[in-house]
Amino acid sequence: MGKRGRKKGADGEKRRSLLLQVSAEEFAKNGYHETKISAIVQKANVTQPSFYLYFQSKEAIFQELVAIFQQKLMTLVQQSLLESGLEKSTLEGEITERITNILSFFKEQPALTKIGFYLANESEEIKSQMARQIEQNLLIEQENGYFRADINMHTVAESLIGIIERLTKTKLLNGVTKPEQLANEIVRLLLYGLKS
Amino acid sequence: MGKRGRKKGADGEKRRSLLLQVSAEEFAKNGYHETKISAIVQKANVTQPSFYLYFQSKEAIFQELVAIFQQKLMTLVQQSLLESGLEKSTLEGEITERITNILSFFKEQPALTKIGFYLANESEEIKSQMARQIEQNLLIEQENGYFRADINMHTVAESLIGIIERLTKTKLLNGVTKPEQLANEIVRLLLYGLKS
Amino acid sequence: MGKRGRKKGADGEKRRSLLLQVSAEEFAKNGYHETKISAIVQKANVTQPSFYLYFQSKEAIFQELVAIFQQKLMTLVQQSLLESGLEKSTLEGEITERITNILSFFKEQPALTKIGFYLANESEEIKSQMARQIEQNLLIEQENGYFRADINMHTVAESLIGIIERLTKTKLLNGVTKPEQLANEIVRLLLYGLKS
Amino acid sequence: MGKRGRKKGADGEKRRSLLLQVSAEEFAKNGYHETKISAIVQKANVTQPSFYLYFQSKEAIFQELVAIFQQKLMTLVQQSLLESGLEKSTLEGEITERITNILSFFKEQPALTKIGFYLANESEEIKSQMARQIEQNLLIEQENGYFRADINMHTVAESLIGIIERLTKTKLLNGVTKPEQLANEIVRLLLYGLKS
DNA sequence: AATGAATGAGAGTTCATTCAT
DNA sequence: CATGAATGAACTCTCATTCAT
Repeated sequence: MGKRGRKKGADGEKRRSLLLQVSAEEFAKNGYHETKISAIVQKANVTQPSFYLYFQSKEAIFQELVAIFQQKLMTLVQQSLLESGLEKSTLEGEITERITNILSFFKEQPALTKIGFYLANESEEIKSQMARQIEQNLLIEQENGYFRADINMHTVAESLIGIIERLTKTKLLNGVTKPEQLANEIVRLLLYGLKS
Repeated sequence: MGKRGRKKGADGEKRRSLLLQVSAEEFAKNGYHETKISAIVQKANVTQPSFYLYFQSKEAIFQELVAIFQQKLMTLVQQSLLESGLEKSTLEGEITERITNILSFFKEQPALTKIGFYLANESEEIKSQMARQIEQNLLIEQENGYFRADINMHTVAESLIGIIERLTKTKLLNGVTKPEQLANEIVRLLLYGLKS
Repeated sequence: MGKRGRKKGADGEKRRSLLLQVSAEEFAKNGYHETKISAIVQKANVTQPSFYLYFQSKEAIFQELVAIFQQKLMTLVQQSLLESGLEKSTLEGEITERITNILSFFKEQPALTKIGFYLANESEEIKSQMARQIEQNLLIEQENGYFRADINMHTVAESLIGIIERLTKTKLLNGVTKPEQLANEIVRLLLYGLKS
Repeated sequence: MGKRGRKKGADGEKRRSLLLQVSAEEFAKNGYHETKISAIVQKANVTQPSFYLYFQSKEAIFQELVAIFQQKLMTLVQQSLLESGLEKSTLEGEITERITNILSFFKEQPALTKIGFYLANESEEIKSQMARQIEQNLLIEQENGYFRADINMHTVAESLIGIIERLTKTKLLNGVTKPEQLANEIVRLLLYGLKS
């Protein structure tokens, strides 16, 4: 096989993931419609027909990115929640740690996060799914008496998502605040409230 | 004058606002790019060149909708915040009322809200602006001793926006919860926290 | 007849000629296609349907302007040429005067000139017509022995048109040179040539 | 490879230059605004998007044609003028030759000439540029005593352009007169004048 | 496998011209 | 007669996608 020959597996995979990465960045920066296939392939140094060798369509590659995000996020959330020992005397610390995990993931994957959490049509569903899982956990701990009984845990879960959503955009992704610090602030606010 | 007769002067204004309304709905439903002028004019029973009689471009009508939302929202927020007498013993009641106002506005203007709060590029700026105003008020009440001193009011303001943003989508606009009820839940959570 | 009534003849004529004037300026400044009816009526403070009361179409008003120019120019040229006494000992002076007349007309009617001499499809025909007339006169004077016999008078006539055409644009209409002065230079060049 | 087969690399260039040529003809025949992209591509047997593969816009291809004309003309004029030895006893012959060159170029490139010399907004600038160069040369020869001292060379240069401009349209491009013959007439007229 | 080149399908926009009042 | 409002008919341009080699 001469120099010009391309090995199938290796090179193909490399190209594929390069395209995924580049397109993630472009979608994150410009949104779905404002991102042109021509721009993606140019940045990836690939021809346009090559793109279609790896992905069926623009829609398809976008969906794949969304799926990757969703997958990783769900795994993370589930792990985070399921390992819940509840043993620790410091409930606050535990919760903070879990949120830190999630925020850290967002910070490490800013492009994917923008796509899956903000841009995609499925973002709503993803957040709802996440909210549901959080709600489950909150309910358990509510039953255990850790939380007030007169409070709607669905609202709390959705509120937490809202807070995370907003602070991720305004304080995390732009580097203003670190995951831990942010998690801390969130948890303290939600646990103890504002009232002096 | 039969059905087909057209009244004179006011007709233009009527059509203009009809187009505004229809396009608000379409943009809200499908987003900017997926909304075609052809669809708007069809729904409004108007020919395509007529559209350009009233608006310079697709971008222009969208921006006008954003501006209307921003305008109304800011007016509402400012009124709501500036009238702050703080006299009432029931701080909680006051805050709840203000948030109710905002949520009611969202509920009455679901299309505008989707556009200005979620779809527009300026949404971020609009929310930031709103957050800044809320922060101002929170700081005053913090100085007055109503709120804990060890809490970052910028984070609180942004969190409140996040909560509103999320619950508006998941509970308000789809009619699941009423403004007052929602405001109540939000305020109670933020004031007293989860901790039992 | 109340204040709002419009007398037919007087006002109508005024409007018509206002439209002619304004459109002449616009056509001269921007060319045919870049001139919009909407711009003309705006400048003339007239509504668009009113325009069509006085002129059948955009093409029609343009043609009318061309016709006016052609008419005036032809009259001028004919007068100029026909009165030719040839008596005067100063042939040069005579010719200079005639050309001055034409250039003066151009200078007084810059907009019409641009339209009829440069912009219109008929410009070619107009110039040819003018050239033909000039040629006639040149031939007579050639026969009379005033001009060299070995020269093609058709070429001379067209050359004169070319010179006038160009110098009108580059020196006359922008005010760089006065009609008389320009006519002088032209005549001296054409009569005596460059050769020292 | 049958008739329908497409060769590889060079094909693009071929199409590009075909489009250039066809559009030159169309622009020359109908002017800028009356020339539709749809007509160009039809004549070139190409789809409309293909056009945009090679040119950014209608304006762009037109400008490219203008630039080509300007480029070629300037090269020609400069070469023509710079080689000026002035040695030849026959100044007349030299000048005639130069003008013949230019007219020959016009005759060989009638479409480009119409575009660059008559249609483009830049035509004025192109002619002025050409006039300036001619003026330079005339001035030198005037200083050398070949030409009368009491004559404004700027006017002469512009007049020459005017003559060329006009005779090119009326005698050259329509095949009535050959470049050499025309140059001859022009030079004789300009050198020796009409006066018998 | 890879690519230069091509295109179907459609979008937004413009403007001369004309109703309907 | 005047006018606010409307529109038919085009036109330029874009882009995801796919041939043909």
